[in-house]
Amino acid sequence: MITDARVLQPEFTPQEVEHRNQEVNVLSNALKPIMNQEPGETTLLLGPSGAGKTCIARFTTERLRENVLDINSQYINCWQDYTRFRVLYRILEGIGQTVDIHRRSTPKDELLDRLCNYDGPHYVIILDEVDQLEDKSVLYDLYQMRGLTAILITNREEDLFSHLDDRLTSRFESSVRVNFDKYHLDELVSILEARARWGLSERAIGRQQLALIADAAAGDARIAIGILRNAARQADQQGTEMITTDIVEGAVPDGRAEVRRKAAEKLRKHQRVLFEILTDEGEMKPGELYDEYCRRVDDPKTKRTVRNYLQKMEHYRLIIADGKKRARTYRPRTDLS
DNA sequence: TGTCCACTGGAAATCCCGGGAT
DNA sequence: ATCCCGGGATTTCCAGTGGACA
Repeated sequence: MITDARVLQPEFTPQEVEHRNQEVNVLSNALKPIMNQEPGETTLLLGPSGAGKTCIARFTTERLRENVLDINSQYINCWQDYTRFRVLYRILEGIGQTVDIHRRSTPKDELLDRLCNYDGPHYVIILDEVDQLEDKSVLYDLYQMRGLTAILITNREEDLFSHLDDRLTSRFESSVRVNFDKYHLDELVSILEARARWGLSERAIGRQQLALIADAAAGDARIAIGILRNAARQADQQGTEMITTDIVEGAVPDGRAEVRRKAAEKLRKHQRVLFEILTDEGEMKPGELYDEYCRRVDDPKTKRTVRNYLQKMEHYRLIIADGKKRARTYRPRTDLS
């Protein structure tokens, strides 16, 4: 059934992309100066999750590499590397300069010094989920580095700019923007078709079943591919050669639950307790939530810390915060699209 | 309309931990 | 073994805000 599991993985970057020619062209043009040894333009990729932003950033960078003899590139997900230190570290890692870095011997400004003195081949970095950075000052650092072009990815422009100071905001105002929309149903179907062709045995799944997956994914390619992956896995386990409608229907909730489970796995004990309370109780006011939290753990954190946790969980799309100030309530997220 | 105050979120202080230095 | 340092996590402090209610 599954002939090549890689193409069903979320991080797989295909050789050809579909339905995103316009976006690829804009990004390619922004990077074009690199072909003449000049810095490319800073680019912002905006749009909902699963719209192909990460994929197109990687694809275009890869294509640039094929056209330019010598270029370095690095992909950094700010969800995982959310501090200034870690981002700088990753950037150095991309040019193999981290061997002798230790906290004691190399204060973080030395990381920056080293990057500023970098004079190797042109360097393209992709900062994914850049709104998740806790210390946005690293973006300012990027501007001080020569021979470096940044591609920034975020869901909504406001998420990024609301926490930037004026100095940074004005720098970004001139950057190139590329807006991504959700995929249409037929676009998703053809994306799935391609993945099925590359990764599954022939006639493993019919067009009708692919359409069913595309419909359930509601424009999100990541979810669509996740459902396909789950369906193929289940068919494998059952020993059948065809992914039937029944199997797809069984795989839909799993495909969605997987996204949620992955996020929930990242939660630590106290955050998990908060999440469980909201799952048990439904919508709650902040005060009630905190009281219940104190009852369930023996070493409660302060209210302020709990607010930070809740904020983070909202970013993870695990919970929803409604209302402002006094009228705020928290509830678990159930739709997950 | 005005006052009250539960709540938010920024900033700064402080705690805590790991790892090099002595 | 102990000290010291930097960085992340947490706490402390507090100004600001907008519903609730008279």
